[in-house]
Amino acid sequence: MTQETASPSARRTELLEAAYRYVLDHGLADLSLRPLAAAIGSSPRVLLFLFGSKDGLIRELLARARADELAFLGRLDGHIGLATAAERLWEWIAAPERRPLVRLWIEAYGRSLVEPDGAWAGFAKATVDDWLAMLTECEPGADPARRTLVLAVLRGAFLDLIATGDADRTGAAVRLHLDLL
Amino acid sequence: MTQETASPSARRTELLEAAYRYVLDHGLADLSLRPLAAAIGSSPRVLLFLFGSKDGLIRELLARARADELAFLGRLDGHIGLATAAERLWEWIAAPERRPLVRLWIEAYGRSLVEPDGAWAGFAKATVDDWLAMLTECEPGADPARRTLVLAVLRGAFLDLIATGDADRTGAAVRLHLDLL
DNA sequence: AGGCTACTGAAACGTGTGTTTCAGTGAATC
DNA sequence: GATTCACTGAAACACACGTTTCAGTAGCCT
Repeated sequence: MTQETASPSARRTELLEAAYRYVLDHGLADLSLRPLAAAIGSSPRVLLFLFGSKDGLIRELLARARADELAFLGRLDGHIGLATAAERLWEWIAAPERRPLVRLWIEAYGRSLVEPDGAWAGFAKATVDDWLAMLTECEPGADPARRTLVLAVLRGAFLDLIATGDADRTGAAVRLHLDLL
Repeated sequence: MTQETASPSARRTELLEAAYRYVLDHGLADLSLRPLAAAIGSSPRVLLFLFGSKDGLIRELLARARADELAFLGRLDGHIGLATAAERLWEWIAAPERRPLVRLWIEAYGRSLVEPDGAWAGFAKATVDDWLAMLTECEPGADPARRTLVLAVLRGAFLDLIATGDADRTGAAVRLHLDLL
Protein backbone atom coordinates (compact mmCIF):
# COMPACT_ATOMS: atom_id res chain seq x y z
CA MET A 1 0.00 0.00 0.00
CA THR A 2 1.35 3.41 -0.86
CA GLN A 3 1.79 6.02 1.82
CA GLU A 4 -0.95 8.63 1.88
CA THR A 5 -0.30 11.39 4.34
CA ALA A 6 3.12 11.68 5.89
CA SER A 7 6.10 10.10 4.29
CA PRO A 8 9.69 10.61 5.34
CA SER A 9 10.99 9.72 1.91
CA ALA A 10 13.73 12.14 1.03
CA ARG A 11 13.10 11.71 -2.66
CA ARG A 12 9.46 12.54 -2.11
CA THR A 13 10.05 15.91 -0.47
CA GLU A 14 12.76 16.64 -2.98
CA LEU A 15 10.35 16.01 -5.85
CA LEU A 16 7.62 18.02 -4.16
CA GLU A 17 9.99 20.92 -3.87
CA ALA A 18 10.95 20.65 -7.52
CA ALA A 19 7.31 20.37 -8.54
CA TYR A 20 6.53 23.41 -6.42
CA ARG A 21 9.17 25.44 -8.21
CA TYR A 22 7.84 24.21 -11.54
CA VAL A 23 4.28 25.13 -10.64
CA LEU A 24 5.31 28.58 -9.44
CA ASP A 25 6.09 29.67 -12.95
CA HIS A 26 3.87 27.37 -14.99
CA GLY A 27 0.67 27.69 -13.02
CA LEU A 28 -1.63 24.99 -11.76
CA ALA A 29 -4.40 25.40 -14.29
CA ASP A 30 -3.14 23.08 -16.98
CA LEU A 31 -0.63 21.14 -14.98
CA SER A 32 0.06 17.80 -16.57
CA LEU A 33 2.01 14.91 -15.15
CA ARG A 34 4.16 14.06 -18.15
CA PRO A 35 5.61 17.53 -18.78
CA LEU A 36 6.01 18.10 -15.07
CA ALA A 37 7.80 14.81 -14.55
CA ALA A 38 10.08 15.45 -17.50
CA ALA A 39 10.96 18.90 -16.17
CA ILE A 40 11.86 17.75 -12.69
CA GLY A 41 13.65 14.57 -13.69
CA SER A 42 11.08 12.02 -12.74
CA SER A 43 8.27 10.05 -14.32
CA PRO A 44 4.48 10.04 -14.04
CA ARG A 45 4.73 6.57 -12.60
CA VAL A 46 6.83 7.75 -9.68
CA LEU A 47 4.76 10.85 -9.00
CA LEU A 48 1.66 8.74 -8.87
CA PHE A 49 3.35 6.24 -6.64
CA LEU A 50 4.55 8.87 -4.21
CA PHE A 51 1.47 11.08 -4.12
CA GLY A 52 -1.31 8.62 -4.83
CA SER A 53 -2.95 10.64 -7.58
CA LYS A 54 -2.72 13.93 -9.39
CA ASP A 55 -5.19 15.42 -6.94
CA GLY A 56 -2.99 14.26 -4.11
CA LEU A 57 -0.06 16.04 -5.68
CA ILE A 58 -2.05 19.23 -6.13
CA ARG A 59 -3.24 19.08 -2.54
CA GLU A 60 0.35 18.89 -1.36
CA LEU A 61 1.44 21.65 -3.69
CA LEU A 62 -1.25 23.93 -2.31
CA ALA A 63 -0.25 22.99 1.20
CA ARG A 64 3.33 23.77 0.28
CA ALA A 65 2.33 27.21 -0.98
CA ARG A 66 0.35 27.85 2.17
CA ALA A 67 3.36 26.80 4.24
CA ASP A 68 5.44 29.47 2.49
CA GLU A 69 2.84 32.00 3.45
CA LEU A 70 2.48 30.80 7.02
CA ALA A 71 6.21 30.77 7.50
CA PHE A 72 6.24 34.49 6.93
CA LEU A 73 3.07 35.24 8.84
CA GLY A 74 4.45 33.35 11.82
CA ARG A 75 7.49 35.56 11.86
CA LEU A 76 5.33 38.56 12.84
CA ASP A 77 4.66 37.38 16.37
CA GLY A 78 4.71 40.38 18.72
CA HIS A 79 1.84 42.76 19.40
CA ILE A 80 3.17 45.18 16.84
CA GLY A 81 -0.15 46.76 15.98
CA LEU A 82 -2.20 46.64 12.80
CA ALA A 83 -0.40 49.42 11.00
CA THR A 84 3.09 48.05 11.45
CA ALA A 85 1.93 44.58 10.53
CA ALA A 86 0.30 45.89 7.37
CA GLU A 87 3.44 47.73 6.44
CA ARG A 88 5.62 44.64 6.77
CA LEU A 89 3.09 42.46 5.00
CA TRP A 90 2.99 44.81 2.06
CA GLU A 91 6.73 44.98 1.93
CA TRP A 92 6.87 41.21 1.80
CA ILE A 93 4.07 40.61 -0.65
CA ALA A 94 4.92 43.42 -3.02
CA ALA A 95 8.50 42.28 -3.48
CA PRO A 96 9.14 41.26 -7.09
CA GLU A 97 10.45 37.85 -6.07
CA ARG A 98 7.08 37.11 -4.49
CA ARG A 99 5.27 37.57 -7.77
CA PRO A 100 5.10 33.86 -8.72
CA LEU A 101 3.79 32.90 -5.31
CA VAL A 102 1.12 35.56 -5.47
CA ARG A 103 0.11 34.53 -8.95
CA LEU A 104 -0.22 30.95 -7.83
CA TRP A 105 -2.16 32.12 -4.83
CA ILE A 106 -4.73 33.99 -6.89
CA GLU A 107 -5.12 31.10 -9.26
CA ALA A 108 -5.73 28.66 -6.44
CA TYR A 109 -8.04 31.09 -4.72
CA GLY A 110 -10.25 31.46 -7.75
CA ARG A 111 -10.26 27.80 -8.53
CA SER A 112 -11.24 26.82 -5.02
CA LEU A 113 -14.28 29.09 -5.28
CA VAL A 114 -15.52 27.51 -8.48
CA GLU A 115 -14.74 23.96 -7.47
CA PRO A 116 -15.43 23.71 -3.75
CA ASP A 117 -14.73 19.97 -3.71
CA GLY A 118 -11.65 18.06 -4.64
CA ALA A 119 -8.06 19.05 -4.23
CA TRP A 120 -8.71 22.78 -4.07
CA ALA A 121 -11.33 22.59 -1.38
CA GLY A 122 -11.24 25.30 1.23
CA PHE A 123 -8.07 26.98 0.03
CA ALA A 124 -9.66 30.42 -0.25
CA LYS A 125 -11.27 30.34 3.17
CA ALA A 126 -8.16 28.88 4.76
CA THR A 127 -5.95 31.75 3.66
CA VAL A 128 -8.43 34.38 4.73
CA ASP A 129 -8.49 32.75 8.15
CA ASP A 130 -4.70 32.50 8.28
CA TRP A 131 -4.26 36.19 7.64
CA LEU A 132 -7.05 37.34 9.90
CA ALA A 133 -5.75 35.18 12.73
CA MET A 134 -2.31 36.64 12.28
CA LEU A 135 -3.66 40.20 12.29
CA THR A 136 -5.61 39.39 15.44
CA GLU A 137 -2.41 38.36 17.15
CA CYS A 138 -0.71 41.58 16.13
CA GLU A 139 -3.39 43.68 17.75
CA PRO A 140 -5.82 41.55 19.78
CA GLY A 141 -8.03 44.43 20.85
CA ALA A 142 -8.71 45.79 17.37
CA ASP A 143 -12.15 45.99 15.83
CA PRO A 144 -12.74 43.01 13.52
CA ALA A 145 -13.84 45.43 10.83
CA ARG A 146 -10.46 47.10 11.12
CA ARG A 147 -8.64 43.83 10.63
CA THR A 148 -10.85 42.95 7.71
CA LEU A 149 -10.22 46.32 6.16
CA VAL A 150 -6.46 46.00 6.44
CA LEU A 151 -6.61 42.58 4.85
CA ALA A 152 -8.83 43.90 2.07
CA VAL A 153 -6.48 46.76 1.31
CA LEU A 154 -3.49 44.47 1.09
CA ARG A 155 -5.22 41.95 -1.12
CA GLY A 156 -6.86 44.52 -3.32
CA ALA A 157 -3.58 46.31 -3.73
CA PHE A 158 -1.61 43.29 -4.79
CA LEU A 159 -4.39 42.24 -7.13
CA ASP A 160 -3.82 45.58 -8.76
CA LEU A 161 -0.05 45.40 -8.54
CA ILE A 162 0.24 42.00 -10.13
CA ALA A 163 -1.98 42.98 -13.03
CA THR A 164 -0.57 46.40 -13.77
CA GLY A 165 2.94 46.14 -12.35
CA ASP A 166 2.55 49.66 -11.05
CA ALA A 167 4.39 49.44 -7.73
CA ASP A 168 4.41 53.21 -7.20
CA ARG A 169 0.68 53.74 -7.45
CA THR A 170 -0.30 50.66 -5.47
CA GLY A 171 2.37 51.35 -2.86
CA ALA A 172 1.09 54.90 -2.49
CA ALA A 173 -2.42 53.60 -1.98
CA VAL A 174 -1.30 51.28 0.79
CA ARG A 175 0.69 54.03 2.47
CA LEU A 176 -2.30 56.34 2.23
CA HIS A 177 -4.37 53.75 3.98
CA LEU A 178 -1.82 53.39 6.74
CA ASP A 179 -1.98 57.15 7.29
CA LEU A 180 -5.74 57.05 7.51
CA LEU A 181 -5.60 54.42 10.20
CA MET B 1 -14.98 31.46 -44.54
CA THR B 2 -16.50 31.65 -41.11
CA GLN B 3 -17.18 35.01 -39.52
CA GLU B 4 -14.58 36.05 -37.00
CA THR B 5 -15.49 39.25 -35.23
CA ALA B 6 -18.99 40.59 -35.51
CA SER B 7 -21.86 38.43 -36.63
CA PRO B 8 -25.49 39.46 -36.60
CA SER B 9 -26.65 35.85 -36.37
CA ALA B 10 -29.47 35.68 -33.87
CA ARG B 11 -28.73 32.07 -33.06
CA ARG B 12 -25.15 33.00 -32.33
CA THR B 13 -25.92 35.62 -29.71
CA GLU B 14 -28.57 33.37 -28.28
CA LEU B 15 -26.05 30.57 -27.86
CA LEU B 16 -23.47 32.93 -26.44
CA GLU B 17 -25.97 34.05 -23.86
CA ALA B 18 -26.81 30.47 -22.94
CA ALA B 19 -23.12 29.57 -22.75
CA TYR B 20 -22.53 32.60 -20.56
CA ARG B 21 -25.20 31.46 -18.13
CA TYR B 22 -23.71 27.97 -18.15
CA VAL B 23 -20.22 29.27 -17.48
CA LEU B 24 -21.44 31.48 -14.66
CA ASP B 25 -22.13 28.49 -12.52
CA HIS B 26 -19.77 25.92 -13.93
CA GLY B 27 -16.66 28.02 -14.20
CA LEU B 28 -14.29 28.42 -17.10
CA ALA B 29 -11.46 26.28 -15.81
CA ASP B 30 -12.56 22.93 -17.13
CA LEU B 31 -15.03 24.08 -19.71
CA SER B 32 -15.52 21.47 -22.36
CA LEU B 33 -17.38 21.78 -25.62
CA ARG B 34 -19.37 18.57 -25.49
CA PRO B 35 -20.97 19.03 -22.06
CA LEU B 36 -21.52 22.72 -22.75
CA ALA B 37 -23.16 22.04 -26.09
CA ALA B 38 -25.38 19.37 -24.58
CA ALA B 39 -26.46 21.72 -21.79
CA ILE B 40 -27.43 24.59 -24.05
CA GLY B 41 -29.03 22.54 -26.78
CA SER B 42 -26.38 22.74 -29.41
CA SER B 43 -23.44 20.71 -30.67
CA PRO B 44 -19.66 21.12 -30.65
CA ARG B 45 -19.79 21.36 -34.41
CA VAL B 46 -22.04 24.40 -34.31
CA LEU B 47 -20.14 26.15 -31.54
CA LEU B 48 -16.95 25.72 -33.48
CA PHE B 49 -18.60 26.95 -36.63
CA LEU B 50 -20.00 30.05 -34.96
CA PHE B 51 -17.02 30.97 -32.81
CA GLY B 52 -14.11 29.60 -34.79
CA SER B 53 -12.48 27.75 -31.95
CA LYS B 54 -12.81 27.09 -28.27
CA ASP B 55 -10.49 30.00 -27.60
CA GLY B 56 -12.72 32.20 -29.69
CA LEU B 57 -15.68 31.19 -27.57
CA ILE B 58 -13.81 31.89 -24.36
CA ARG B 59 -12.74 35.27 -25.64
CA GLU B 60 -16.33 36.16 -26.31
CA LEU B 61 -17.47 34.83 -22.97
CA LEU B 62 -14.92 36.98 -21.20
CA ALA B 63 -15.99 39.95 -23.27
CA ARG B 64 -19.57 39.18 -22.33
CA ALA B 65 -18.67 39.16 -18.64
CA ARG B 66 -16.82 42.42 -19.01
CA ALA B 67 -19.84 43.89 -20.75
CA ASP B 68 -21.97 43.03 -17.72
CA GLU B 69 -19.51 44.88 -15.57
CA LEU B 70 -19.19 47.87 -17.86
CA ALA B 71 -22.95 48.17 -18.15
CA PHE B 72 -23.10 48.84 -14.45
CA LEU B 73 -20.03 51.02 -14.28
CA GLY B 74 -21.40 53.17 -17.06
CA ARG B 75 -24.54 53.82 -15.06
CA LEU B 76 -22.52 55.79 -12.49
CA ASP B 77 -21.89 58.76 -14.72
CA GLY B 78 -22.13 61.97 -12.65
CA HIS B 79 -19.40 63.52 -10.55
CA ILE B 80 -20.74 61.83 -7.48
CA GLY B 81 -17.47 61.64 -5.60
CA LEU B 82 -15.34 58.69 -4.63
CA ALA B 83 -17.21 57.82 -1.46
CA THR B 84 -20.65 57.65 -3.02
CA ALA B 85 -19.30 55.72 -5.96
CA ALA B 86 -17.63 53.21 -3.66
CA GLU B 87 -20.83 52.81 -1.69
CA ARG B 88 -22.88 52.02 -4.78
CA LEU B 89 -20.22 49.75 -6.21
CA TRP B 90 -20.12 47.74 -3.02
CA GLU B 91 -23.87 47.52 -2.93
CA TRP B 92 -23.85 46.15 -6.44
CA ILE B 93 -20.96 43.77 -6.13
CA ALA B 94 -21.85 42.39 -2.72
CA ALA B 95 -25.37 41.45 -3.75
CA PRO B 96 -25.86 37.68 -3.56
CA GLU B 97 -27.06 37.48 -7.14
CA ARG B 98 -23.71 38.88 -8.27
CA ARG B 99 -21.81 36.01 -6.72
CA PRO B 100 -21.47 33.90 -9.90
CA LEU B 101 -20.24 36.86 -11.88
CA VAL B 102 -17.66 37.69 -9.24
CA ARG B 103 -16.49 34.09 -9.05
CA LEU B 104 -16.06 34.01 -12.79
CA TRP B 105 -14.26 37.29 -12.61
CA ILE B 106 -11.71 36.07 -10.10
CA GLU B 107 -11.14 32.92 -12.03
CA ALA B 108 -10.50 34.79 -15.26
CA TYR B 109 -8.34 37.32 -13.46
CA GLY B 110 -6.06 34.65 -12.05
CA ARG B 111 -5.89 32.74 -15.26
CA SER B 112 -4.97 35.77 -17.30
CA LEU B 113 -2.02 36.37 -14.99
CA VAL B 114 -0.62 32.87 -15.40
CA GLU B 115 -1.29 32.65 -19.11
CA PRO B 116 -0.69 36.10 -20.54
CA ASP B 117 -1.24 34.91 -24.11
CA GLY B 118 -4.22 33.31 -25.70
CA ALA B 119 -7.85 33.86 -24.97
CA TRP B 120 -7.36 35.25 -21.47
CA ALA B 121 -4.82 37.83 -22.48
CA GLY B 122 -5.10 41.18 -20.77
CA PHE B 123 -8.30 40.46 -18.88
CA ALA B 124 -6.83 41.37 -15.51
CA LYS B 125 -5.32 44.64 -16.65
CA ALA B 126 -8.42 45.53 -18.62
CA THR B 127 -10.72 45.35 -15.63
CA VAL B 128 -8.37 47.32 -13.42
CA ASP B 129 -8.36 50.01 -16.08
CA ASP B 130 -12.13 49.91 -16.45
CA TRP B 131 -12.70 50.49 -12.77
CA LEU B 132 -10.03 53.12 -12.35
CA ALA B 133 -11.31 55.03 -15.35
CA MET B 134 -14.79 54.96 -13.92
CA LEU B 135 -13.58 56.17 -10.52
CA THR B 136 -11.70 58.96 -12.25
CA GLU B 137 -14.89 60.09 -13.88
CA CYS B 138 -16.69 60.14 -10.56
CA GLU B 139 -14.14 62.48 -9.01
CA PRO B 140 -11.70 63.78 -11.62
CA GLY B 141 -9.64 65.79 -9.16
CA ALA B 142 -8.92 62.98 -6.75
CA ASP B 143 -5.45 61.73 -5.95
CA PRO B 144 -4.65 58.61 -8.01
CA ALA B 145 -3.58 56.89 -4.81
CA ARG B 146 -7.02 57.58 -3.41
CA ARG B 147 -8.69 55.99 -6.39
CA THR B 148 -6.39 53.03 -6.22
CA LEU B 149 -7.12 52.64 -2.55
CA VAL B 150 -10.86 52.65 -3.05
CA LEU B 151 -10.52 50.05 -5.76
CA ALA B 152 -8.28 47.93 -3.54
CA VAL B 153 -10.71 48.04 -0.66
CA LEU B 154 -13.61 46.98 -2.85
CA ARG B 155 -11.70 44.14 -4.45
CA GLY B 156 -10.12 42.94 -1.26
CA ALA B 157 -13.46 43.03 0.48
CA PHE B 158 -15.27 40.94 -2.08
CA LEU B 159 -12.39 38.52 -2.25
CA ASP B 160 -13.05 38.02 1.43
CA LEU B 161 -16.82 38.02 1.08
CA ILE B 162 -16.91 35.41 -1.62
CA ALA B 163 -14.65 33.07 0.31
CA THR B 164 -16.18 33.43 3.75
CA GLY B 165 -19.72 34.55 2.93
CA ASP B 166 -19.51 36.94 5.86
CA ALA B 167 -21.42 39.92 4.51
CA ASP B 168 -21.62 41.66 7.88
CA ARG B 169 -17.91 41.73 8.59
CA THR B 170 -16.86 42.65 5.06
CA GLY B 171 -19.61 45.22 4.78
CA ALA B 172 -18.50 46.77 8.05
CA ALA B 173 -14.95 46.98 6.74
CA VAL B 174 -16.06 48.80 3.62
CA ARG B 175 -18.22 51.20 5.62
CA LEU B 176 -15.32 51.83 7.97
CA HIS B 177 -13.19 52.76 5.01
CA LEU B 178 -15.81 55.13 3.71
CA ASP B 179 -15.84 56.87 7.09
CA LEU B 180 -12.07 57.20 7.04
CA LEU B 181 -12.20 58.89 3.65
C1' DA C 1 -35.02 25.11 -61.95
C1' DG C 2 -30.48 25.73 -60.45
C1' DG C 3 -26.88 27.39 -57.99
C1' DC C 4 -25.29 29.62 -53.98
C1' DT C 5 -24.85 30.37 -49.12
C1' DA C 6 -25.64 29.54 -44.28
C1' DC C 7 -25.97 26.16 -41.31
C1' DT C 8 -25.97 21.46 -39.03
C1' DG C 9 -25.58 16.12 -37.66
C1' DA C 10 -22.67 12.06 -37.31
C1' DA C 11 -18.61 10.22 -37.16
C1' DA C 12 -13.98 10.08 -37.29
C1' DC C 13 -9.01 11.82 -36.41
C1' DG C 14 -5.04 12.58 -33.77
C1' DT C 15 -3.46 13.77 -29.48
C1' DG C 16 -2.93 14.11 -24.59
C1' DT C 17 -4.86 12.78 -20.23
C1' DG C 18 -4.65 10.20 -15.52
C1' DT C 19 -3.98 5.78 -14.26
C1' DT C 20 -2.77 0.71 -14.37
C1' DT C 21 -0.22 -3.44 -15.49
C1' DC C 22 3.75 -5.91 -15.56
C1' DA C 23 8.23 -6.71 -15.04
C1' DG C 24 11.79 -5.72 -13.16
C1' DT C 25 15.73 -3.19 -10.00
C1' DG C 26 18.86 -2.88 -5.76
C1' DA C 27 19.35 -2.96 -1.05
C1' DA C 28 18.17 -4.68 3.39
C1' DT C 29 16.57 -8.70 6.33
C1' DC C 30 16.25 -13.44 7.87
C1' DG D 1 21.66 -17.46 -0.60
C1' DA D 2 16.83 -16.60 -0.45
C1' DT D 3 13.13 -13.46 0.48
C1' DT D 4 11.14 -9.34 1.11
C1' DC D 5 10.43 -4.60 0.42
C1' DA D 6 10.44 0.15 -1.43
C1' DC D 7 10.91 1.86 -5.65
C1' DT D 8 11.00 2.58 -10.83
C1' DG D 9 10.85 2.15 -16.37
C1' DA D 10 8.13 0.97 -20.36
C1' DA D 11 4.15 0.27 -22.21
C1' DA D 12 -0.52 -0.04 -22.43
C1' DC D 13 -5.38 1.28 -21.08
C1' DA D 14 -9.64 3.68 -21.58
C1' DC D 15 -11.21 8.01 -22.16
C1' DA D 16 -11.99 12.91 -23.18
C1' DC D 17 -10.47 16.57 -25.69
C1' DG D 18 -10.53 20.17 -29.76
C1' DT D 19 -10.99 19.89 -34.34
C1' DT D 20 -11.96 18.12 -39.18
C1' DT D 21 -14.30 15.57 -42.79
C1' DC D 22 -18.09 14.52 -45.20
C1' DA D 23 -22.57 14.64 -46.29
C1' DG D 24 -26.21 16.68 -46.14
C1' DT D 25 -30.62 20.37 -45.30
C1' DA D 26 -33.11 24.69 -45.82
C1' DG D 27 -33.70 29.02 -47.71
C1' DC D 28 -32.65 32.79 -50.80
C1' DC D 29 -31.50 34.99 -55.30
C1' DT D 30 -31.49 35.16 -60.42
